Amino acid sequence: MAKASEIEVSPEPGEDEERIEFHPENSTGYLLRDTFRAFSKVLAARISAHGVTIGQWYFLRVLWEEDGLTQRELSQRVGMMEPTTVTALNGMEKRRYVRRVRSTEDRRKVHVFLTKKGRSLRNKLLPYAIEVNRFATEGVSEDDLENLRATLRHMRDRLQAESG
Amino acid sequence: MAKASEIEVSPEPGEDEERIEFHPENSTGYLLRDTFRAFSKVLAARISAHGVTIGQWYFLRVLWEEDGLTQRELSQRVGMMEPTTVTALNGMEKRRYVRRVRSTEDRRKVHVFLTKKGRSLRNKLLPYAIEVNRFATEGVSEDDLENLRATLRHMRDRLQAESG
DNA sequence: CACAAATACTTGGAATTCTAAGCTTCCCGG
DNA sequence: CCGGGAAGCTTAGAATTCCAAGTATTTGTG
Repeated sequence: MAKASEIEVSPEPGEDEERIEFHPENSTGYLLRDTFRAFSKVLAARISAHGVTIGQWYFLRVLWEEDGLTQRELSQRVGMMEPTTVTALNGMEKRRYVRRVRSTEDRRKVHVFLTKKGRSLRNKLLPYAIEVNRFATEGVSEDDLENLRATLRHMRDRLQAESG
Repeated sequence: MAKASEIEVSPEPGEDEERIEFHPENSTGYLLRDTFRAFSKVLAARISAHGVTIGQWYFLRVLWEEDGLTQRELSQRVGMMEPTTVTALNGMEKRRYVRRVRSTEDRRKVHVFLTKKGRSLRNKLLPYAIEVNRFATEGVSEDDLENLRATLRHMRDRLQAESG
């Protein structure tokens, strides 16, 4: 490693090179990242007390509404790639939240069913999500909140279309 | 694995047990997640063409504004834990975007300096971030956008205070 | 019907991030 | 000035996620 004294000072950009400005505090992308990370951390802390990881949470949320999906369908609903679903289901199967059942009609397919244990988590855990949402948005007017959601949906749809 | 026909059907919840409703499309947390993920994916695709990963991006963004920070300071600015910074810097050092320089005043500290190469990435890459932000928010009024940012800052601050 | 292509899942390997624990180096109280 | 604790970085190991490639099964075409 070089010594501090040997390091040259950053030169000022040449006069012909304009310095672009773009501050994180005004970047929607940065605000999105930081807010999502903070949100995720708080929710993860709440549900981990019940033995559910944040990775499993997303899959449970889908299965609570639509039990018995195939792994591919589940992946699409959750918005993750299939290997991610395999990993998550391995953990959830080990903890006995779900069971995998090979389809008798098409033996390539595997249906994912909640166990009684997995199903019973719904009314325990969903209130945490509601609570964290409510906590985060406390002090925000209903109008501003509806505006936030509508704008996020708009951005999400544009970006998802862009990336395929 | 059990056969499909052996699986019991999910029982309806007992009459005393209310079914809580909370739909992802109306959950601020879910919208945040999906929008962030879509955003991140589009930006990552843009900058990867220049050999920069999304993990390195966050560190570069800070260093472009404040060169020579110690690793701890850098971690705090970026909002990541120190081992994450170590991993990111290992990659960035290998690609010669940064140099680590042990402090001569306090030999525990390591200052991180951009190389010429790392510095030159700024004006190449920052436009992508601006472009993706602009693309994502196209069709959103300036008022709505300012409202979005203000609400995100509010949520972020509340959530960060909650999780410590 | 044979077999190539498509479909569905799994495995292997990498990137990003974290917590816990380890190693140096520095500072402070006696 | 010495010894314990604090400060700063690194290593180890785990969780989440991805892409690429592999295996098993089904479908469709000649």
